[in-house]
Amino acid sequence: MKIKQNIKIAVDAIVFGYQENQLFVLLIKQKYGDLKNQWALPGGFVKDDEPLKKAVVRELKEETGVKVTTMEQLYTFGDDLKRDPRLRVISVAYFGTVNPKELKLNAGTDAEEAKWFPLENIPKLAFDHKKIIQKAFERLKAKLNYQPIGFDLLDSKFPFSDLENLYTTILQKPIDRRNFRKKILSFDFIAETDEYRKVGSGRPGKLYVFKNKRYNDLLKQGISFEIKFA
Amino acid sequence: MKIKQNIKIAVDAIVFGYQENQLFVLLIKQKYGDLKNQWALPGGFVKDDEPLKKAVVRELKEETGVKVTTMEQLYTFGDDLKRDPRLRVISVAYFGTVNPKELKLNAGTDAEEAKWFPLENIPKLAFDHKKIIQKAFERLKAKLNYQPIGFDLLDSKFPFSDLENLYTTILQKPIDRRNFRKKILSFDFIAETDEYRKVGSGRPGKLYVFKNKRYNDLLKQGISFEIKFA
DNA sequence: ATATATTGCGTATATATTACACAATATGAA
DNA sequence: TTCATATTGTGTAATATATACGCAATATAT
Repeated sequence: MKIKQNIKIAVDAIVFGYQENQLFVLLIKQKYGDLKNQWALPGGFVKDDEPLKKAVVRELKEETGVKVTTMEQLYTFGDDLKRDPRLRVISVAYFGTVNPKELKLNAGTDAEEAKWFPLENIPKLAFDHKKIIQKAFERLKAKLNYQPIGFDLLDSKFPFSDLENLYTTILQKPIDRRNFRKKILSFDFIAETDEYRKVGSGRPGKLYVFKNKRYNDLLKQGISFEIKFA
Repeated sequence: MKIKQNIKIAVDAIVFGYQENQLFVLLIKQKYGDLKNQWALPGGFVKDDEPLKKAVVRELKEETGVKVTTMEQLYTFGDDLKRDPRLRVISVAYFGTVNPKELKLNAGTDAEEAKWFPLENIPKLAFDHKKIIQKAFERLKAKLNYQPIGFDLLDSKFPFSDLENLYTTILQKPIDRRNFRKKILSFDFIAETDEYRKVGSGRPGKLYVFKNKRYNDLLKQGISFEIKFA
């Protein structure tokens, strides 16, 4: 069976990190080709005998040194025929979240450099990658309404305010602290420890941990967050 | 720039129809090749100079005679290397909804036959198409929670019970009629007419129409349906 | 006329959301 | 050491939303 078709298929990875009240995106600087030295999302062509999911995990590892296995399919970009000016490429984008503290970047042999960029300050990117990041962020934001978040992004022990700041950062609006706390605690996916963390001045905050099982159950079954109290 | 990659890319269409308290899926019987006479989703290979969205619209037209332009990207199936036993094919699935009453099917030259099948009674399908339909139905179900539905599925004038039955059919559980009505009317996306429809016995129902602008606004901005009252 | 099917409709109760402010505990500077 | 400043921790009342629930009205079929 012969099909005449000259389209290539690639995967791209949007990895969000969170640190000090800011969201970051992992980017690489291209090493070869026409686009040398341009910043872009990690990604590359899919191998003939490789599932899409594995392709994106592999590319991430090769180009950034980051090992993330839980990547969610975001969208397939294939309407703009010239999104890659060199040839027709359809890209399946995946996104995921990590705690940058727990990783060290390593551009390896495939990229010139791998670096975290604040979402608010993304450089000029190759292809339609800016649009892809935009879409990924919208999805992340939408997910707050129906899934718990934080496990992959925060330290394993964290003050309550970290979780609160994560939400306000992503939602880009303030939240009533008392109502937020009440709501989160009612979901029962985090638990107090008896440790405290002091950060600069101010009363030290009690540290919390994620309740693993409950958190994962809620990921699957979904929650209804509905934060209107801005 | 030469990339060695031998993967083909296809699109598949899941079109849902609704009639008499049943959801239907549009299928075609293959005309050529190894899979001749097997039922499958409408779809086919993407042309080199064709956006994905156009490819799925074209294939639908060619294989079923149905002209649907609002197709939403569902998911890209590319993890199972042998989903097409003949060669590596990655399929981008799109789904949409139509009112079967307003269409006549026409298999054209590309398919042997095009036919509506009740979702509850899908025949053996080629490839992983059963899985794809399953995923599309889950998405449709999920969408009830955050978008209005019915405009594409129901007659332009419809009794309230049609909308109610559409919801119960998709959600596969009963709904309290009074609370449902209250909720729907509060969204303000349908309006009364002064016409009535009598169907067999029983009191005739007042006919409603969709408020176009409001409906579309709600599609974009989203609603919160949250039907717990089963 | 009577049985049967379907539509149309309101209220009381429970639950969830929202608005809102002050005391407790730490650090840093005078 | 005291005072200013920063941050955490907490409860209640008002309002809005969700839920449970049953009967009369209007048609057809016999």
